[in-house]
Amino acid sequence: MLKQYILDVTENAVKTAVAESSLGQMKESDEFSLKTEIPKNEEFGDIAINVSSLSRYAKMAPPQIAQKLAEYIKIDDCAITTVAGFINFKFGKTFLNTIISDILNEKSQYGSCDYGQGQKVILEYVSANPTGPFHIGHGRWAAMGSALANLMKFAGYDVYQEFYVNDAGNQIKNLGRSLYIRVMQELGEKIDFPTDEVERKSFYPGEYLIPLAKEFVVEKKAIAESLPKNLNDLQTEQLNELSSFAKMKMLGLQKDLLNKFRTEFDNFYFETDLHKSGKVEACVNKLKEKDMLYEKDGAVWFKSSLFGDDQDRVLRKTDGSNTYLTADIAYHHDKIQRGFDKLINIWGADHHGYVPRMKASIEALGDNPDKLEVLLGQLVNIVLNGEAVRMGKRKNMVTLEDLIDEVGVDATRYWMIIRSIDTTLDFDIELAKSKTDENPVFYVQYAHARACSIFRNASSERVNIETKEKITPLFDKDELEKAVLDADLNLLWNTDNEKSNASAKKLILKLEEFKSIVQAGAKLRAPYIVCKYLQELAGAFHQFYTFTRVLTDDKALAAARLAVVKSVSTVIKTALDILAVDAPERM
RNA sequence: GCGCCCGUAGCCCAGUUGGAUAGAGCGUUUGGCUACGAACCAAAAGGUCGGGAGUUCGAAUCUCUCCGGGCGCGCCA
Repeated sequence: MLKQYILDVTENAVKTAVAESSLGQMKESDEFSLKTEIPKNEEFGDIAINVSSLSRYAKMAPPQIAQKLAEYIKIDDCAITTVAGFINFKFGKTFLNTIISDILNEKSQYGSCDYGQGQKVILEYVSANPTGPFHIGHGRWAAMGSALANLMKFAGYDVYQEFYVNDAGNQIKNLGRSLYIRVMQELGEKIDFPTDEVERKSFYPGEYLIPLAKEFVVEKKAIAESLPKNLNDLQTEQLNELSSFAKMKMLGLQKDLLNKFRTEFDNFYFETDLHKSGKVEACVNKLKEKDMLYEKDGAVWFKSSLFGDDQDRVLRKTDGSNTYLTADIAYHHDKIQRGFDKLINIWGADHHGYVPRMKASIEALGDNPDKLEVLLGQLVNIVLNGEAVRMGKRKNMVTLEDLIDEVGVDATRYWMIIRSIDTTLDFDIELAKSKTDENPVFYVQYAHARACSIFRNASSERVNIETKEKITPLFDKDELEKAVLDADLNLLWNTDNEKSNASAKKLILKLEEFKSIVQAGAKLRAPYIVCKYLQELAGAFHQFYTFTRVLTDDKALAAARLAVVKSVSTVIKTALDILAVDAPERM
């Protein structure tokens, strides 16, 4: 990575200068850290380091420090100048050529690194209840989670993706009772959901259960026909049948949709398995042994306030059943037991109050609470015709499937990832659908298609529209790849066209930046950085294209420029793959 | 009331550990296609970084406070 290289060289220069007492009063024990940046003014250079932060140790003015340090820095083919407190580095063609040849050689691996050092990460996201279709918010977690997983894998983490299925508790009973009503309706009974608002809350009156009821009547005919006319007469066994049928069908639908949305989990972890295996009970006992529990008002409480939570939390209710938290504590404990070093969860911001008690449980069980990292995602608003449609109101609820069908998988994924997780996302349906330059996903895909097109044209027959004359292909199909790989990249810089040179240099440095983007994105758990980068890269390429004719009659020169074009399509493809957005060769 | 997130150009947003004159895109105005995709490019205009105070050589960034918006504060899951 160029940035890192420049940093290393400069830091060594500081150490040498200090050892030779050339940096004023700065001592070897003084801890410093430097940072590279891209100069605002291109004339200054390609990369700059601000040394002002050293002035507090050296007791020298920043410009003097920069000048002094510059004397200690020698890099082949790199011009070093100082302006004010900055050391500026300007790369020569050898550096740039190496970037291109690296990309051509490393291909789809270019940009990957060992930053994560194989750290075992379990990334849990979506984890929706199997009681209904996904809403748009789930789409944001699905897109972000899968993109983050891809990104972190690319950066050298060992990522395991898991979906926690909340298939225990009252909600599943409610689901079964709701299916009962739909089944009876299917059988011609005059029965309906309660109209009373409070009673209605313990049902799922959405129409999505109707198709499931139809299936139930066919697949579980005997049971369906044995059902009582009155909900209150429903036997526990019958309810269980209905519940588990609805649950598995819903989960199946959810899995299908995740698949369609290019979100692949390594595992679906069932809450009921946690109970059946005795892990919940074991975990409660463990907390008890550590004296983290007490009884009050007939319930069992966890002393979470000892670890920073606002108050203690109930684990076992007065009716003897466990709270959701109890199972969740056991679940996270189990993640640690399974050997994961890092537990990353993506939760909706509405669950943020839940974080302290979760961390408290990890600490109470004797582990480092920092192993758990919760990414709180702000919610999604749908913007339709310039107006925000409020989520949460059932009537306006748009399902993720509706959105994907309307907008397409590519645009939906891109727009779900494009904003930092900390910002409320306004998802503008019309904008996401538009195939114009207003829509970044098309801007980026277009750049890729354009690069592919140039490459195709290099070895295919075309016809001049004006003269109808055939244009002979520059390269034979079989020689093209080799010609590009063997191209003399020095030819790139033999032109007098300053705009072409400048845009080529900018483009190539942008390609190199991909390495930094992968690291930064993985480190900050922020896939949106990749979107931002892609837009910048696409822009740099469009600019290069405008100023530089790639397919010139000079074959050697064309090969060199094609090498750049190939590098661009390679990096765009890799970055889009991380986002699981398609990189079309034609549009 | 307490907690978390947000407030940056007309609009939507970047701004990585505090550093050069606060940046892209859209929109607006102007200019650019008889060779590779104009679904593109170039240029211009546009800002008290919500207000105020503090820390610092230096603050959009850190601290405090106020204002505005979103979300949460269950023996629900």
